[in-house]
Amino acid sequence: MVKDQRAKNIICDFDQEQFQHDLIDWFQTVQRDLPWRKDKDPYKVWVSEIMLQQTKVDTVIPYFNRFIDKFPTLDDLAAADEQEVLKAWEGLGYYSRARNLQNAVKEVAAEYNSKVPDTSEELASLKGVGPYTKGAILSIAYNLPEPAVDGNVMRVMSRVLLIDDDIAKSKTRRIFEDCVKEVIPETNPSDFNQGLMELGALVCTPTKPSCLLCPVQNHCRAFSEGMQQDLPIKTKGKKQKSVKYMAFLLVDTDGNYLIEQRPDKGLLASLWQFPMAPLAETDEEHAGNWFTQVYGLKIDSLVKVDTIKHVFSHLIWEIDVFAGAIVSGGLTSERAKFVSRKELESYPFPVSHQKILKHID
DNA sequence: AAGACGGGGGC
DNA sequence: GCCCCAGTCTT
Repeated sequence: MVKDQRAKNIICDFDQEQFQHDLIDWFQTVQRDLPWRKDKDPYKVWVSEIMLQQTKVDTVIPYFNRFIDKFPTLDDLAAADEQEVLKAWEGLGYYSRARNLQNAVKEVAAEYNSKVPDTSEELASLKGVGPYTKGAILSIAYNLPEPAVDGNVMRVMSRVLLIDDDIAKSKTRRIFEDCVKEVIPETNPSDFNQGLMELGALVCTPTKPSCLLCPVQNHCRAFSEGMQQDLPIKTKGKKQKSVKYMAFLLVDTDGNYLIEQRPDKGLLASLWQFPMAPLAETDEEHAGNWFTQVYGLKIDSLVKVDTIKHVFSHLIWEIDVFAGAIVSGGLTSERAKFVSRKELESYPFPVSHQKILKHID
């Protein structure tokens, strides 16, 4: 390995112009026909890049199409109701992306005459726009030679240049940005950056990379040394903690269901859910009392209808779902309310509670 | 620098 | 079950 070499020195040995040409030529030939590639509207590029954070292309495509259908322009999104934006994001995860995006879009509408900024400083000041997204917008929408280093780019370049820095470390991204800054061509930074990412997605994959089909195989030090399977270096994360809940699927005498809005900050912020009791606070025996204390309502005939295990990136929910009926009392919780089966459809629910919702029909 | 923040899919 | 994915924000 090249532990003691600086990335910069490695790049000096590297045929940058031929690499650029081979990569761009390949990208222009085989690139996928993706909805956000139909035009270079900076707003659409922006939306796509936010959705694509930590999310696969195949997952994003239907969300992107629906989202642009609903909010065709930056001003449409700026004027939208936040709950409507969250509903459009429902199931995509990392919901702060949606909130930050709309926040930033409002900023652009108000301060930049609804035109997405084309400078590094202005973009970086927007909520939810970090080093990657900033570079992606500048290069893809404005064709400016800025690095856009994501997981794909780190994987590809770690192999091409045999870089063994730990890509799980936050500082490592800068090493790859320095690499890309040196290699990115002034003439076509858009196709170059997209080519790096497309290559990472289609050829230079995490496991079993298709090196025999690779357009830059000739430039790849990992391939020439048979190291492609060992790069990039990435240390492992920690295991998730498990948290147990009881969830309540409750109907009142009018056939309406009790739901509540989650806090405005933290996990699944502002989304809606069926009431849940942490089993750290109560147990199945005392669930009725716990519920009455928190919501001011008495319930009857609780029956366990399901057990749900839902895995997040940093924790696991284990939910025992109980169905029952409200028999008396007045609702005391500010963020809870009763809604009809039909009205339920318009509220954004996390996937874990969409599983609970299935027990209604 | 490390943890919070979703969900789906590959093997 | 573990790993990965077109990352960013907070602490």
